[in-house]
Amino acid sequence: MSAVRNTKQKQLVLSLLKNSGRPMTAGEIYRLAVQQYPNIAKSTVYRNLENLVSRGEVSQGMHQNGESFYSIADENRHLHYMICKGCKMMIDFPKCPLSNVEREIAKSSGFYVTGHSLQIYGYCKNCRDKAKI
Amino acid sequence: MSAVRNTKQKQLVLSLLKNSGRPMTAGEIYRLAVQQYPNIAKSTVYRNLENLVSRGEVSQGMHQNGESFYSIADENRHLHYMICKGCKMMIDFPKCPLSNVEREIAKSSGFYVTGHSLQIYGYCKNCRDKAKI
DNA sequence: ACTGTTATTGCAACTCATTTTCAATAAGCC
DNA sequence: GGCTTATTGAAAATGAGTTGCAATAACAGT
Ligand SMILES: [Mn+2]
Ligand SMILES: [Mn+2]
Ligand SMILES: [Zn+2]
Ligand SMILES: [Zn+2]
Repeated sequence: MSAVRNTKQKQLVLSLLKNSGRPMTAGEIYRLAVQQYPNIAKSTVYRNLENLVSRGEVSQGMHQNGESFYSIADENRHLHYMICKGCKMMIDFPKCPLSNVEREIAKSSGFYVTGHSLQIYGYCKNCRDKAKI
Repeated sequence: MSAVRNTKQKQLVLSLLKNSGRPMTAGEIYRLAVQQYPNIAKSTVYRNLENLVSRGEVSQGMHQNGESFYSIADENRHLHYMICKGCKMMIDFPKCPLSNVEREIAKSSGFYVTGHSLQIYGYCKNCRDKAKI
């Protein structure tokens, strides 16, 4: 029962994500991966990301256009992002304002909460200065 | 300058959304629309939804798979949903816990907040009973 | 009601992220 | 090294959403 194999491709995907200090889409990861491992297939990148997400090593979010983004999961704090509509920069928003809220909901509605998705949109300081927003 | 025309198709999309007490995807709306107006085009549904969203009559959210859902906008309160992973039911979550949070962020980071996206996932009471979750 | 302008439509083709299929490959246990 | 099979590469398929364009119909002006 040799369940999981530690392939070059899996290591690469994980290391790209570790070295990039920011969340990346599967497409971005693939483009970087090809530079170091020219025959890697797009599907391989997707499969490994899916895998890493399901075992909790990587966390997944979604852009407004439906495209997923991925980042290394931090065990002892889950993050959300503020996303600038100008430059697309994603700024960590480390304190989750929903921990208590979830508990209240569970209590009052009988709904069993497993997780949530939250992102905040707007314009970063930089873009506001440039575009006078 | 006869900017906007009030077409049958637009009325239909809007009325389907009004009569359904729940958010629907473009696909669901299209399938219902065809029953009453057999030649309506999928693109027409999409175009009208886009239009209604941009003028604030309809609000738009996104499922975990990237598919958009739409519902009639309520002017004086914006809603979020708790979404059951079992039966896909979407339960209104009327009080937004982020109004204050947004202000704090703006103040502390210089980020100009234009909006946010929030949904809570889990299992409704019904599904918990059935599946013993 | 008739006419002309043009916003909107229907349809088909397209885009693009993601998934699937399947034969070929390579991890990792012996 | 040899065997088993998880994983891969390549290509095709999927599916939501978009786009180009000629035909249509809303509606303002008459
Ligand atoms: Mn959170
Ligand atoms: Mn809110
Ligand atoms: Zn910015
Ligand atoms: Zn349910």
